[in-house]
Amino acid sequence: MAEAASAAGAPRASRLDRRKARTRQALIDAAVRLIAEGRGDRASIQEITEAADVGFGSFYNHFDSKEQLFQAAAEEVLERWGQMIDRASAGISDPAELFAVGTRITGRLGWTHPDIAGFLTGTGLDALDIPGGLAPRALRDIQAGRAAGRFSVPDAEIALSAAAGGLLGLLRVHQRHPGRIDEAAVDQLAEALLRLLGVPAPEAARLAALGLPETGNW
Amino acid sequence: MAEAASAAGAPRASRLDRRKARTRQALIDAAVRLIAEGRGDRASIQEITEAADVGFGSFYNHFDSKEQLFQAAAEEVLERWGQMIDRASAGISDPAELFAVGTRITGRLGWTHPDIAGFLTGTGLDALDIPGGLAPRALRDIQAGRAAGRFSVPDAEIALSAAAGGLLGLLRVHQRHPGRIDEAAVDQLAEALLRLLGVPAPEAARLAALGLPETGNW
DNA sequence: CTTGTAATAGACTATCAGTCATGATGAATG
DNA sequence: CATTCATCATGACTGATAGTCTATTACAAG
Repeated sequence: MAEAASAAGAPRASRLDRRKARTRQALIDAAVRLIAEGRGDRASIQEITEAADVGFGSFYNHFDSKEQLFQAAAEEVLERWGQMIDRASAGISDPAELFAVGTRITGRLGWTHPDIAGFLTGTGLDALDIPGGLAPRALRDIQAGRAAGRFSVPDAEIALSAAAGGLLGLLRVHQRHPGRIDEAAVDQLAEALLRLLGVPAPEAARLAALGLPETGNW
Repeated sequence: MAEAASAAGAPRASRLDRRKARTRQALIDAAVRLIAEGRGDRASIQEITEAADVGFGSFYNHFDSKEQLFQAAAEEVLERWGQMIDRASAGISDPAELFAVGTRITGRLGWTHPDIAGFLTGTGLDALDIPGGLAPRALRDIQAGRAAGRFSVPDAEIALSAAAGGLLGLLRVHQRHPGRIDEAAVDQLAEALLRLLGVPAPEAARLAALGLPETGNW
Protein backbone atom coordinates (compact mmCIF):
# COMPACT_ATOMS: atom_id res chain seq x y z
CA MET A 1 0.00 0.00 0.00
CA ALA A 2 2.98 2.35 0.34
CA GLU A 3 2.93 5.05 -2.32
CA ALA A 4 5.53 4.38 -4.92
CA ALA A 5 8.24 6.97 -5.06
CA SER A 6 8.28 8.82 -8.32
CA ALA A 7 10.69 7.32 -10.81
CA ALA A 8 13.58 9.66 -10.16
CA GLY A 9 12.35 10.30 -6.63
CA ALA A 10 14.03 10.91 -3.31
CA PRO A 11 13.75 8.39 -0.43
CA ARG A 12 10.27 9.83 -0.07
CA ALA A 13 9.26 9.11 3.49
CA SER A 14 9.80 11.06 6.62
CA ARG A 15 8.14 12.62 9.55
CA LEU A 16 5.02 13.74 7.74
CA ASP A 17 4.52 10.28 6.38
CA ARG A 18 5.26 8.76 9.73
CA ARG A 19 2.79 11.08 11.41
CA LYS A 20 0.13 10.13 8.93
CA ALA A 21 0.84 6.45 9.41
CA ARG A 22 0.72 6.85 13.17
CA THR A 23 -2.70 8.47 13.06
CA ARG A 24 -4.01 5.83 10.75
CA GLN A 25 -2.64 3.07 12.94
CA ALA A 26 -4.12 4.62 16.05
CA LEU A 27 -7.53 4.50 14.43
CA ILE A 28 -7.12 0.89 13.35
CA ASP A 29 -5.90 -0.16 16.77
CA ALA A 30 -8.84 1.52 18.41
CA ALA A 31 -11.21 -0.21 16.00
CA VAL A 32 -9.66 -3.61 16.68
CA ARG A 33 -9.97 -3.02 20.40
CA LEU A 34 -13.60 -1.97 20.12
CA ILE A 35 -14.53 -4.89 17.92
CA ALA A 36 -12.83 -7.34 20.24
CA GLU A 37 -14.76 -5.81 23.12
CA GLY A 38 -17.89 -6.82 21.30
CA ARG A 39 -18.94 -3.25 20.58
CA GLY A 40 -18.87 -4.34 16.97
CA ASP A 41 -19.51 -1.54 14.56
CA ARG A 42 -21.99 0.00 16.96
CA ALA A 43 -19.29 2.29 18.25
CA SER A 44 -19.77 5.80 16.95
CA ILE A 45 -17.01 7.49 15.03
CA GLN A 46 -16.65 9.96 17.86
CA GLU A 47 -16.10 7.09 20.24
CA ILE A 48 -13.49 5.65 17.92
CA THR A 49 -11.58 8.88 17.42
CA GLU A 50 -11.67 9.51 21.13
CA ALA A 51 -10.35 6.01 21.86
CA ALA A 52 -7.61 6.67 19.32
CA ASP A 53 -6.93 10.09 20.81
CA VAL A 54 -7.34 11.72 17.43
CA GLY A 55 -9.48 14.61 16.27
CA PHE A 56 -12.86 13.74 14.89
CA GLY A 57 -12.19 15.27 11.51
CA SER A 58 -8.97 13.32 11.10
CA PHE A 59 -10.99 10.18 10.67
CA TYR A 60 -12.03 11.19 7.20
CA ASN A 61 -8.49 11.90 6.13
CA HIS A 62 -7.90 8.18 6.29
CA PHE A 63 -11.21 6.42 5.76
CA ASP A 64 -14.34 7.21 3.86
CA SER A 65 -16.63 5.51 6.33
CA LYS A 66 -16.75 3.45 9.46
CA GLU A 67 -17.14 0.33 7.37
CA GLN A 68 -13.92 1.06 5.57
CA LEU A 69 -12.09 1.43 8.85
CA PHE A 70 -13.46 -1.84 10.12
CA GLN A 71 -12.45 -3.49 6.90
CA ALA A 72 -8.91 -2.23 7.35
CA ALA A 73 -8.95 -3.40 10.95
CA ALA A 74 -10.21 -6.77 9.82
CA GLU A 75 -7.46 -7.10 7.26
CA GLU A 76 -4.89 -6.31 9.91
CA VAL A 77 -6.19 -8.92 12.34
CA LEU A 78 -6.55 -11.53 9.63
CA GLU A 79 -3.09 -10.79 8.42
CA ARG A 80 -1.63 -11.57 11.83
CA TRP A 81 -3.74 -14.69 12.03
CA GLY A 82 -2.54 -15.77 8.61
CA GLN A 83 1.07 -15.29 9.59
CA MET A 84 0.51 -17.35 12.70
CA ILE A 85 -0.80 -20.21 10.59
CA ASP A 86 1.96 -19.77 8.03
CA ARG A 87 4.52 -20.20 10.75
CA ALA A 88 2.80 -23.30 12.06
CA SER A 89 2.45 -24.88 8.64
CA ALA A 90 5.92 -24.19 7.33
CA GLY A 91 7.23 -27.31 5.66
CA ILE A 92 3.85 -28.96 5.26
CA SER A 93 2.81 -29.59 1.71
CA ASP A 94 -0.10 -32.00 1.97
CA PRO A 95 -3.25 -29.87 1.52
CA ALA A 96 -5.24 -32.03 3.92
CA GLU A 97 -2.64 -31.62 6.62
CA LEU A 98 -2.46 -27.89 5.96
CA PHE A 99 -6.19 -27.65 6.29
CA ALA A 100 -6.12 -29.59 9.55
CA VAL A 101 -3.43 -27.39 11.01
CA GLY A 102 -5.23 -24.19 10.03
CA THR A 103 -8.48 -25.43 11.45
CA ARG A 104 -6.99 -26.55 14.73
CA ILE A 105 -5.03 -23.35 15.26
CA THR A 106 -8.05 -21.26 14.49
CA GLY A 107 -10.21 -23.25 16.86
CA ARG A 108 -7.65 -22.77 19.58
CA LEU A 109 -7.85 -19.01 19.17
CA GLY A 110 -10.77 -19.16 21.56
CA TRP A 111 -8.38 -19.32 24.46
CA THR A 112 -5.01 -18.44 22.95
CA HIS A 113 -6.18 -15.18 21.38
CA PRO A 114 -9.65 -14.29 22.59
CA ASP A 115 -9.42 -10.91 20.91
CA ILE A 116 -9.11 -12.42 17.45
CA ALA A 117 -11.73 -15.01 18.28
CA GLY A 118 -14.10 -12.28 19.42
CA PHE A 119 -13.36 -10.39 16.28
CA LEU A 120 -14.19 -13.38 14.10
CA THR A 121 -17.43 -14.25 15.82
CA GLY A 122 -18.33 -10.58 15.68
CA THR A 123 -18.03 -10.43 11.93
CA GLY A 124 -19.62 -13.80 11.23
CA LEU A 125 -19.46 -15.30 7.76
CA ASP A 126 -18.72 -11.87 6.36
CA ALA A 127 -15.14 -12.59 7.34
CA LEU A 128 -15.03 -14.71 4.20
CA ASP A 129 -15.40 -11.62 2.06
CA ILE A 130 -12.53 -9.74 3.62
CA PRO A 131 -9.78 -9.45 1.02
CA GLY A 132 -6.39 -10.49 2.22
CA GLY A 133 -8.03 -12.59 4.88
CA LEU A 134 -7.54 -16.25 5.42
CA ALA A 135 -10.33 -17.25 3.11
CA PRO A 136 -8.28 -17.06 -0.08
CA ARG A 137 -5.58 -19.20 1.44
CA ALA A 138 -8.01 -21.82 2.72
CA LEU A 139 -9.72 -21.79 -0.64
CA ARG A 140 -6.40 -22.44 -2.31
CA ASP A 141 -5.74 -25.36 0.04
CA ILE A 142 -9.11 -26.87 -0.70
CA GLN A 143 -8.66 -26.50 -4.42
CA ALA A 144 -5.17 -27.93 -4.25
CA GLY A 145 -6.57 -30.85 -2.30
CA ARG A 146 -9.19 -31.44 -4.92
CA ALA A 147 -6.63 -31.28 -7.68
CA ALA A 148 -4.47 -33.77 -5.80
CA GLY A 149 -7.41 -36.12 -5.42
CA ARG A 150 -7.20 -35.74 -1.68
CA PHE A 151 -10.59 -34.04 -1.32
CA SER A 152 -13.71 -35.07 -3.17
CA VAL A 153 -15.97 -32.16 -2.35
CA PRO A 154 -17.53 -30.68 -5.49
CA ASP A 155 -17.43 -26.95 -4.80
CA ALA A 156 -14.51 -25.43 -2.91
CA GLU A 157 -16.33 -22.25 -1.98
CA ILE A 158 -19.22 -24.09 -0.40
CA ALA A 159 -16.88 -26.32 1.51
CA LEU A 160 -15.01 -23.29 2.75
CA SER A 161 -18.21 -21.73 3.96
CA ALA A 162 -19.12 -24.90 5.83
CA ALA A 163 -15.69 -25.01 7.44
CA ALA A 164 -15.98 -21.37 8.45
CA GLY A 165 -19.43 -22.03 9.85
CA GLY A 166 -18.12 -24.88 11.92
CA LEU A 167 -15.24 -22.85 13.28
CA LEU A 168 -17.43 -19.87 14.06
CA GLY A 169 -19.90 -22.16 15.78
CA LEU A 170 -17.12 -23.60 17.89
CA LEU A 171 -15.82 -20.17 18.83
CA ARG A 172 -19.30 -19.03 19.68
CA VAL A 173 -19.95 -22.01 21.89
CA HIS A 174 -16.67 -21.33 23.60
CA GLN A 175 -17.65 -17.73 24.26
CA ARG A 176 -21.05 -18.64 25.60
CA HIS A 177 -20.10 -21.69 27.61
CA PRO A 178 -16.50 -21.30 28.70
CA GLY A 179 -14.97 -24.62 29.51
CA ARG A 180 -17.15 -26.63 27.17
CA ILE A 181 -14.59 -26.41 24.39
CA ASP A 182 -11.17 -27.93 24.84
CA GLU A 183 -8.41 -29.04 22.52
CA ALA A 184 -10.06 -32.39 21.95
CA ALA A 185 -13.24 -30.66 20.77
CA VAL A 186 -11.25 -28.57 18.31
CA ASP A 187 -9.48 -31.62 16.97
CA GLN A 188 -12.77 -33.41 16.57
CA LEU A 189 -14.12 -30.51 14.55
CA ALA A 190 -11.05 -30.63 12.32
CA GLU A 191 -11.64 -34.34 11.88
CA ALA A 192 -15.30 -33.79 11.01
CA LEU A 193 -14.43 -31.07 8.50
CA LEU A 194 -11.91 -33.36 6.84
CA ARG A 195 -14.61 -35.99 6.51
CA LEU A 196 -16.81 -33.33 4.97
CA LEU A 197 -14.10 -32.66 2.44
CA GLY A 198 -14.13 -36.31 1.49
CA VAL A 199 -11.12 -37.56 3.42
CA PRO A 200 -11.72 -41.15 4.56
CA ALA A 201 -12.64 -41.32 8.22
CA PRO A 202 -9.55 -43.12 9.53
CA GLU A 203 -7.23 -40.78 7.65
CA ALA A 204 -9.18 -37.78 8.94
CA ALA A 205 -8.76 -39.03 12.49
CA ARG A 206 -5.05 -39.46 11.95
CA LEU A 207 -4.57 -35.96 10.50
CA ALA A 208 -6.48 -34.32 13.33
CA ALA A 209 -4.31 -35.96 15.93
CA LEU A 210 -0.87 -35.05 14.59
CA GLY A 211 1.39 -32.97 16.78
CA LEU A 212 0.66 -29.29 16.35
CA PRO A 213 3.65 -26.99 15.79
CA GLU A 214 4.29 -24.09 18.10
CA THR A 215 2.86 -20.86 16.79
CA GLY A 216 4.53 -18.23 18.90
CA ASN A 217 2.64 -15.35 20.34
CA TRP A 218 2.09 -13.57 17.11
CA MET B 1 -50.51 -16.11 16.56
CA ALA B 2 -54.21 -15.12 16.71
CA GLU B 3 -55.12 -13.56 20.02
CA ALA B 4 -57.05 -16.00 22.16
CA ALA B 5 -60.59 -14.90 22.89
CA SER B 6 -61.20 -14.35 26.57
CA ALA B 7 -62.78 -17.34 28.26
CA ALA B 8 -66.36 -16.15 28.33
CA GLY B 9 -65.65 -13.77 25.51
CA ALA B 10 -67.38 -12.72 22.35
CA PRO B 11 -65.81 -13.61 18.95
CA ARG B 12 -63.39 -10.84 19.87
CA ALA B 13 -61.96 -9.82 16.56
CA SER B 14 -63.24 -7.41 14.02
CA ARG B 15 -62.34 -4.56 11.83
CA LEU B 16 -60.14 -2.73 14.31
CA ASP B 17 -58.19 -5.90 14.97
CA ARG B 18 -58.01 -6.61 11.28
CA ARG B 19 -56.81 -3.11 10.54
CA LYS B 20 -54.11 -3.45 13.15
CA ALA B 21 -53.08 -6.83 11.82
CA ARG B 22 -52.99 -5.48 8.28
CA THR B 23 -50.67 -2.64 9.22
CA ARG B 24 -48.41 -4.97 11.11
CA GLN B 25 -48.32 -7.42 8.25
CA ALA B 26 -47.57 -4.67 5.75
CA LEU B 27 -44.53 -3.74 7.80
CA ILE B 28 -43.35 -7.33 8.06
CA ASP B 29 -43.82 -7.92 4.35
CA ALA B 30 -41.87 -4.78 3.54
CA ALA B 31 -39.08 -5.88 5.85
CA VAL B 32 -38.90 -9.33 4.27
CA ARG B 33 -38.75 -7.74 0.84
CA LEU B 34 -36.00 -5.34 1.85
CA ILE B 35 -33.91 -8.02 3.49
CA ALA B 36 -34.27 -10.28 0.49
CA GLU B 37 -33.13 -7.40 -1.70
CA GLY B 38 -29.94 -7.36 0.29
CA ARG B 39 -30.64 -4.00 1.91
CA GLY B 40 -30.39 -5.91 5.16
CA ASP B 41 -31.06 -3.79 8.18
CA ARG B 42 -29.49 -0.81 6.47
CA ALA B 43 -32.89 0.32 5.32
CA SER B 44 -34.10 3.27 7.36
CA ILE B 45 -37.39 3.08 9.17
CA GLN B 46 -38.72 5.76 6.87
CA GLU B 47 -37.82 3.59 3.91
CA ILE B 48 -39.59 0.65 5.50
CA THR B 49 -42.76 2.52 6.36
CA GLU B 50 -42.83 4.00 2.89
CA ALA B 51 -42.39 0.57 1.30
CA ALA B 52 -45.23 -0.66 3.50
CA ASP B 53 -47.31 2.42 2.63
CA VAL B 54 -47.81 3.17 6.29
CA GLY B 55 -47.25 6.32 8.29
CA PHE B 56 -43.90 6.69 9.92
CA GLY B 57 -45.28 6.89 13.43
CA SER B 58 -47.32 3.73 12.97
CA PHE B 59 -44.13 1.75 13.07
CA TYR B 60 -43.79 2.26 16.80
CA ASN B 61 -47.33 1.08 17.47
CA HIS B 62 -46.16 -2.35 16.50
CA PHE B 63 -42.44 -2.61 17.12
CA ASP B 64 -40.04 -1.04 19.56
CA SER B 65 -37.14 -0.98 17.15
CA LYS B 66 -36.00 -1.96 13.72
CA GLU B 67 -34.35 -5.03 15.17
CA GLN B 68 -37.62 -6.20 16.60
CA LEU B 69 -39.32 -5.85 13.25
CA PHE B 70 -36.58 -7.79 11.54
CA GLN B 71 -36.86 -10.47 14.17
CA ALA B 72 -40.58 -10.77 13.54
CA ALA B 73 -39.95 -10.88 9.81
CA ALA B 74 -37.36 -13.56 10.35
CA GLU B 75 -39.71 -15.66 12.45
CA GLU B 76 -42.33 -15.41 9.78
CA VAL B 77 -40.05 -16.53 6.98
CA LEU B 78 -38.54 -19.30 9.05
CA GLU B 79 -41.96 -20.47 10.06
CA ARG B 80 -42.97 -20.92 6.43
CA TRP B 81 -39.70 -22.64 5.71
CA GLY B 82 -40.19 -24.96 8.66
CA GLN B 83 -43.65 -25.91 7.53
CA MET B 84 -42.36 -26.67 4.09
CA ILE B 85 -39.80 -29.07 5.53
CA ASP B 86 -42.34 -30.57 7.91
CA ARG B 87 -44.57 -31.42 5.00
CA ALA B 88 -41.67 -32.96 3.11
CA SER B 89 -40.49 -35.02 6.03
CA ALA B 90 -43.81 -36.34 7.24
CA GLY B 91 -43.45 -40.02 7.99
CA ILE B 92 -39.68 -40.01 8.17
CA SER B 93 -38.24 -41.02 11.50
CA ASP B 94 -34.58 -41.69 10.82
CA PRO B 95 -32.70 -38.55 12.01
CA ALA B 96 -30.11 -38.90 9.27
CA GLU B 97 -32.77 -39.02 6.61
CA LEU B 98 -34.59 -36.09 8.19
CA PHE B 99 -31.39 -34.11 8.15
CA ALA B 100 -30.77 -34.98 4.52
CA VAL B 101 -34.25 -33.94 3.48
CA GLY B 102 -34.03 -30.65 5.37
CA THR B 103 -30.66 -29.86 3.88
CA ARG B 104 -31.69 -30.66 0.34
CA ILE B 105 -34.92 -28.69 0.51
CA THR B 106 -33.11 -25.72 1.99
CA GLY B 107 -30.43 -25.85 -0.68
CA ARG B 108 -33.10 -25.90 -3.35
CA LEU B 109 -34.60 -22.69 -1.97
CA GLY B 110 -32.09 -20.89 -4.14
CA TRP B 111 -34.31 -21.37 -7.13
CA THR B 112 -37.61 -22.54 -5.65
CA HIS B 113 -37.94 -19.62 -3.25
CA PRO B 114 -35.32 -16.98 -3.95
CA ASP B 115 -36.93 -14.62 -1.46
CA ILE B 116 -36.35 -16.97 1.46
CA ALA B 117 -32.90 -17.78 0.16
CA GLY B 118 -32.05 -14.09 -0.08
CA PHE B 119 -33.38 -13.59 3.39
CA LEU B 120 -31.19 -16.35 4.78
CA THR B 121 -28.01 -15.17 3.13
CA GLY B 122 -28.86 -11.65 4.24
CA THR B 123 -28.98 -12.63 7.89
CA GLY B 124 -26.01 -14.97 7.79
CA LEU B 125 -25.27 -17.19 10.76
CA ASP B 126 -27.40 -14.95 12.94
CA ALA B 127 -30.33 -16.94 11.59
CA LEU B 128 -29.26 -19.61 14.08
CA ASP B 129 -30.23 -17.34 16.95
CA ILE B 130 -33.73 -16.63 15.75
CA PRO B 131 -36.16 -18.27 18.15
CA GLY B 132 -38.77 -20.42 16.52
CA GLY B 133 -36.51 -20.79 13.53
CA LEU B 134 -35.31 -23.99 12.04
CA ALA B 135 -32.22 -24.18 14.18
CA PRO B 136 -33.92 -25.75 17.20
CA ARG B 137 -35.45 -28.42 15.00
CA ALA B 138 -32.19 -29.21 13.23
CA LEU B 139 -30.47 -29.29 16.59
CA ARG B 140 -33.02 -31.78 17.82
CA ASP B 141 -32.44 -33.95 14.77
CA ILE B 142 -28.72 -33.91 15.29
CA GLN B 143 -29.04 -34.76 18.95
CA ALA B 144 -31.49 -37.53 18.19
CA GLY B 145 -29.07 -38.86 15.63
CA ARG B 146 -26.30 -38.85 18.18
CA ALA B 147 -28.48 -40.61 20.72
CA ALA B 148 -29.38 -43.22 18.14
CA GLY B 149 -25.73 -43.80 17.36
CA ARG B 150 -26.31 -42.60 13.82
CA PHE B 151 -24.10 -39.52 14.13
CA SER B 152 -20.76 -39.45 15.86
CA VAL B 153 -20.11 -35.72 15.97
CA PRO B 154 -19.16 -34.56 19.46
CA ASP B 155 -21.01 -31.24 19.76
CA ALA B 156 -24.40 -30.79 18.15
CA GLU B 157 -24.29 -27.01 18.19
CA ILE B 158 -20.99 -26.85 16.39
CA ALA B 159 -22.16 -29.34 13.82
CA LEU B 160 -25.29 -27.29 13.28
CA SER B 161 -23.24 -24.19 12.70
CA ALA B 162 -21.10 -25.99 10.16
CA ALA B 163 -24.17 -27.25 8.35
CA ALA B 164 -25.65 -23.76 8.33
CA GLY B 165 -22.38 -22.38 7.02
CA GLY B 166 -22.36 -24.91 4.21
CA LEU B 167 -25.92 -24.13 3.23
CA LEU B 168 -25.39 -20.40 3.38
CA GLY B 169 -22.27 -20.78 1.28
CA LEU B 170 -24.20 -22.74 -1.29
CA LEU B 171 -26.98 -20.17 -1.42
CA ARG B 172 -24.45 -17.39 -1.73
CA VAL B 173 -22.66 -19.08 -4.58
CA HIS B 174 -26.00 -19.56 -6.27
CA GLN B 175 -26.80 -15.86 -5.92
CA ARG B 176 -23.46 -14.74 -7.24
CA HIS B 177 -23.03 -17.25 -10.01
CA PRO B 178 -26.47 -18.29 -11.21
CA GLY B 179 -26.40 -21.62 -12.92
CA ARG B 180 -23.40 -22.93 -11.04
CA ILE B 181 -25.59 -24.64 -8.45
CA ASP B 182 -27.98 -27.37 -9.50
CA GLU B 183 -29.78 -30.16 -7.73
CA ALA B 184 -26.76 -32.41 -7.93
CA ALA B 185 -24.65 -29.81 -6.15
CA VAL B 186 -27.21 -29.55 -3.37
CA ASP B 187 -27.32 -33.30 -2.98
CA GLN B 188 -23.54 -33.43 -2.82
CA LEU B 189 -23.54 -30.86 -0.06
CA ALA B 190 -26.07 -32.92 1.86
CA GLU B 191 -23.83 -35.91 1.39
CA ALA B 192 -20.79 -34.01 2.62
CA LEU B 193 -22.64 -32.72 5.67
CA LEU B 194 -23.74 -36.25 6.53
CA ARG B 195 -20.13 -37.34 6.35
CA LEU B 196 -19.28 -34.45 8.65
CA LEU B 197 -21.84 -35.78 11.10
CA GLY B 198 -20.09 -39.11 11.08
CA VAL B 199 -22.32 -41.05 8.71
CA PRO B 200 -20.22 -43.57 6.72
CA ALA B 201 -19.56 -42.33 3.20
CA PRO B 202 -21.58 -44.96 1.28
CA GLU B 203 -24.56 -44.50 3.55
CA ALA B 204 -24.29 -40.72 3.18
CA ALA B 205 -24.33 -41.06 -0.58
CA ARG B 206 -27.41 -43.25 -0.40
CA LEU B 207 -29.32 -40.86 1.86
CA ALA B 208 -28.53 -37.87 -0.32
CA ALA B 209 -29.89 -39.60 -3.40
CA LEU B 210 -33.28 -40.73 -2.10
CA GLY B 211 -36.38 -39.43 -3.83
CA LEU B 212 -37.35 -36.06 -2.42
CA PRO B 213 -41.02 -35.59 -1.51
CA GLU B 214 -43.03 -32.80 -3.05
CA THR B 215 -43.11 -29.71 -0.88
CA GLY B 216 -45.90 -27.67 -2.41
CA ASN B 217 -45.59 -24.00 -2.95
CA TRP B 218 -45.76 -23.05 0.66
C1' DC C 1 13.39 32.99 7.46
C1' DT C 2 9.89 32.44 3.98
C1' DT C 3 6.81 29.90 1.43
C1' DG C 4 4.12 25.96 -0.01
C1' DT C 5 1.96 21.60 0.92
C1' DA C 6 -0.12 18.04 3.50
C1' DA C 7 -2.34 16.47 7.65
C1' DT C 8 -5.11 17.78 11.80
C1' DA C 9 -9.10 19.38 13.82
C1' DG C 10 -13.56 20.81 15.28
C1' DA C 11 -17.60 23.55 13.92
C1' DC C 12 -21.35 22.81 10.60
C1' DT C 13 -25.18 20.17 7.99
C1' DA C 14 -28.11 16.37 6.82
C1' DT C 15 -30.20 12.28 8.10
C1' DC C 16 -32.05 8.92 11.10
C1' DA C 17 -34.05 6.68 15.39
C1' DG C 18 -37.31 7.35 18.59
C1' DT C 19 -41.24 10.51 21.10
C1' DC C 20 -45.46 12.87 21.46
C1' DA C 21 -49.67 15.26 20.73
C1' DT C 22 -53.40 15.13 17.54
C1' DG C 23 -56.62 13.07 14.38
C1' DA C 24 -59.28 9.19 12.40
C1' DT C 25 -61.82 4.86 12.87
C1' DG C 26 -64.81 1.91 14.62
C1' DA C 27 -67.05 -0.43 18.94
C1' DA C 28 -70.21 0.06 22.67
C1' DT C 29 -74.18 2.14 24.77
C1' DG C 30 -78.65 4.38 25.45
C1' DC D 1 -79.31 6.61 15.25
C1' DA D 2 -76.38 9.77 17.99
C1' DT D 3 -72.93 10.05 21.40
C1' DT D 4 -69.04 8.58 23.83
C1' DC D 5 -64.91 6.16 24.40
C1' DA D 6 -60.88 3.38 23.28
C1' DT D 7 -57.53 2.16 19.99
C1' DC D 8 -54.70 2.73 16.19
C1' DA D 9 -52.54 5.89 12.61
C1' DT D 10 -49.89 9.79 11.67
C1' DG D 11 -46.34 13.22 10.92
C1' DA D 12 -44.10 17.15 13.25
C1' DC D 13 -40.59 17.35 16.88
C1' DT D 14 -35.99 16.18 19.40
C1' DG D 15 -31.50 14.34 20.18
C1' DA D 16 -27.73 11.95 18.30
C1' DT D 17 -24.63 10.55 14.73
C1' DA D 18 -22.44 10.23 9.98
C1' DG D 19 -20.20 12.90 6.92
C1' DT D 20 -18.49 17.89 4.99
C1' DC D 21 -15.96 22.15 4.92
C1' DT D 22 -12.67 25.33 6.06
C1' DA D 23 -9.28 27.25 9.28
C1' DT D 24 -5.08 25.91 11.68
C1' DT D 25 -0.89 23.52 12.55
C1' DA D 26 3.24 20.73 11.43
C1' DC D 27 6.55 19.91 8.42
C1' DA D 28 9.71 20.21 4.14
C1' DA D 29 12.11 22.86 0.66
C1' DG D 30 14.55 26.71 -0.95
